[in-house]
This record gives sequence, structure tokens and C-alpha cells, in this order.
Amino acid sequence: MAAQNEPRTEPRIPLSRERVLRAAVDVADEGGIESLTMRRLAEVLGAEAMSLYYHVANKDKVLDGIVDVIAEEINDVVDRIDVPSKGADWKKAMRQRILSARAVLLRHPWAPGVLPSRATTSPAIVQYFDALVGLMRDGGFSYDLAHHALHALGSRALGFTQELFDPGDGTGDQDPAALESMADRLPHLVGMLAEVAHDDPDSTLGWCDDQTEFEFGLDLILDGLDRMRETV
Amino acid sequence: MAAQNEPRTEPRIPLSRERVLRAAVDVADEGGIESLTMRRLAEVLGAEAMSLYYHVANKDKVLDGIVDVIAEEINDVVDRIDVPSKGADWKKAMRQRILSARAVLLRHPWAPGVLPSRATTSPAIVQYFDALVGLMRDGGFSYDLAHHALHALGSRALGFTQELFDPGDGTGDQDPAALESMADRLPHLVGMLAEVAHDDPDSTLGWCDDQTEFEFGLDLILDGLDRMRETV
DNA sequence: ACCTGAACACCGTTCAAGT
DNA sequence: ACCTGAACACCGTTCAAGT
Repeated sequence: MAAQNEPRTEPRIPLSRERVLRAAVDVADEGGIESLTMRRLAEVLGAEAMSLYYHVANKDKVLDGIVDVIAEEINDVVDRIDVPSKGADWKKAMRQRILSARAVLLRHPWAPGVLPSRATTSPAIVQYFDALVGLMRDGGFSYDLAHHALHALGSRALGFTQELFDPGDGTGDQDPAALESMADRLPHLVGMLAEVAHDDPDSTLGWCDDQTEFEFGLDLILDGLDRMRETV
Repeated sequence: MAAQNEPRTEPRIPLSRERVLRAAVDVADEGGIESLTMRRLAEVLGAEAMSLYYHVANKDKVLDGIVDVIAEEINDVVDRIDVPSKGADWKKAMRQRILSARAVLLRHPWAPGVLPSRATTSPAIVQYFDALVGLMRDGGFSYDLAHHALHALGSRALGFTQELFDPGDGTGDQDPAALESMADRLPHLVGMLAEVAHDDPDSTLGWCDDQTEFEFGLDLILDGLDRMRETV
């Protein structure tokens, strides 16, 4: 319609590693991680897919990069936390930090799926864990116990868990006959579901990882560590 | 070289869903999950990729299927376990079952990466969790506490954890200057690594998920649950 | 009923070429 | 220095066609 050398309405911002990564986070936030392709990413940036390779080595580095972006976002939040952590206070400080990290991840639902494979390569995540060890040291942990604690917390240290199996699943749309045969094969689960009012369907981070269950597991571990704290 | 209608040395076993899934497990075991493509799977079976679609709907169903195969393998193993589980014995019974499940997963290193996304759809895994709830009931758990317990255990209930960050990583090939700047930025981790003899590099399930750390975290949770067992 | 060839719509990525 | 067009080697999958 318009003339062929129409003046650009937007003067075309040049690409950069930072722009590419920020756009990648946006794409993943909006369309899920499987929607993040080099071609789609380029499209969002108003460029060709091949142009991205001038700023990032390949797609793997993009994934490393967006994990690091999120980890920096977490660090920005938790570094602003300034509560006492000496002695018995370690637990409250740790708890608050982990729940704050979780709040960030809730805004990036793709992150828990991508983090496990790239966390080790993210400097920001290493920084985060360094701070956690610092809190435990404040609480009187030996390095050895702090090390065990990191392993025991696993992904919970960053605010999420990998739930394997949603106990509230698969009973929704069943006819009575199927339900009865299920009661035969799965007596304990059926009993559990009948009693546990699983009517709180705000699954947050996917995987039925809802807030109260997350906190239950977190407190279980933190309490256990707290008991070991002074004996080791 | 040979005549064109040479008699087949092997009379060509017909495909079937079971053969496809078993071959898929083999491919993933040997080459990793990323090596499992429909074309490679067909090749292993001496067929064309398109022939697979007669026996499985699509690749997603193949992934669902191989998870179920592994879950059945786990059930076969744990169902042979027959130890007392009444009262205080629940913990030993649970522990043994989970560690046995872990032993199976150690033979299929790709499984922990695939399980989280498909566990809910595997009947065999649902069956596994039903048995776990049964053990906890034997131990006197309320359904409510058993439900919390499943969430608290998460993937640990099946014998693996998602480690985010290997505390023994990234210090191997560093020049002294880099090490010193690292000590500035990561004082606690550097201190921890200096003290914790992390010279046990038999990472088993990837993710630095080594056996003693797994058992430490598992016992921490089981002990915590055991304490709640009679008060709730 | 079971299998296949050709083809399609997608990937990530290379490389020589443009400005 | 930064970007791109054409092309390559791979995917999963459809569909009409073979036995």
C-alpha cells in the first residue's frame, strides 16, 4: 500500500545480547518455553533468525542466559531482605529468602523446568547459594552440615519442587463403575481423596505445587536442620 | 551384492506397542533421551518411522509409555518387598521401598528428566503412590498427614531429587587469580568447598545426586514425619 | 491388518554475501 | 560491525498408496 521506501515508524533499535535475552524471557513467559524458538525470538525483535547468532552463540546459550536473568531477578529481591540471621534467627531469614525466590519463579512458570539443566552454569544462582550458606553459617552450621542442607533442600532452596504426582488428579470425570474399580486397585488413594478436601485448585507452579504444601515441606526440612544445628 | 530377493536371515518380527516401547527404553538408556527420535526408534526396529504410528499415536504417547514401563519395573521390585510396616516400622518399610525405586532409576538415567512431566498419566506410578499411602496408614498416619507427606517427599518418593546446583562444581580448572576473585564474591561457598572433602565424584543420577546425600535428605524428611505421626 | 514413500511444516545452524 | 538469504540436515507427522 505505502511507498516502498516508507520511513520507518520506529528507528529500529540495534540488537544486543541483553535485548535478545530479555525478549526470550518475554516469549517464554507468554507462550511457554516450547514457544521459544530462534525464529519466533527473531520475529519478536523485528529481525531475522540468523541475526541472533551474531549476539548469542546458539540456542543453548540463550537458555543459559534467560536462567541467569531470572536468577538475577531473584538476587535483586532477596538482597533487599535485611533481617537478623544470627543463631536461632537463621531459620526465619532462610525461610523468607526462599519464599521470596518462589514469588519470582511464580512469575516465570517455565523456569522450574529449565533451571535444573542449567543452574550450575548461572553465576547468579551460584551467588544465591553462597548467600544461603552464609545464613546457615550465621546460624552456627558447620560447613559440612550446610553442605548436606543444600542437598536436602535441592530445588526447594530456590522456591520450587518437582511434584511427580498430583494426588488430586484423575477423579474428576469418572462414572460410578470406573470409580468403584478404582477403589479396588487404589484403596488408599481413594480413601485419602475422600477425606482430604482437595478443593483448593489454585495450582501455582504447575505440578500441583501449591503454596501451603510447599511451606509444609520447607518447614519440615528447616526444622529438621535446626535440630541438627547445635549438635553437629 | 546378493540376489535381490535374498531370503531374510531373520524372519522379521512384527511390530507391536510393547516392542516399540521396549525399544524406546533401550534407545534412551544407551543414547540418552535426546537420541530418542521416531526415525532412530524405527531404525532400531528395522522399520520405517511411519510404521510406528500404526502402534502409537505419536511421540508424546511413546514418552508416556516408557515412563509407565519404568514405573512397572519399579513396582515389580518393590512389590516383592515384604517387611513389617505396622507402627514404628512404617519408616523402615518406606525407606527400603524408596531406595529400591532409586536403584531402578539409576539404570535409566533419562527417567528423572522425563518423569515429572508425565508421572500423573502413568497408571503404574499412581499404583506406586497408593502403596506408599498404605505404608503410612500402617504407621498410623491420618490421611491428611499422608497427603502432606507425599507433597513433602515430592520426587524423592520415587528415589530421585532435582539438584539445582552442584556445590563441587566450577573450582576444578581455575588459575589462582580467578580463584582469589572467586573467594571475594563467594566467600561461603569457597570456605565450604575447602572444608568439605568433595572428592567423591561418583555422581550417580546426574545433578550431583549422590547416594549419601539422597539418604540424608530422605531421612531428614522421614524423621520429621515420624515425629508428627502420633501427634496429628 | 500392517507397513511404507513421498511430502509438509517446522526446527537449529552454517556460510557466503550484503550494507 | 552488524545483519541477512539461501541452503542444509534434521525433526514430527499426514496421507494416499502399497501388500
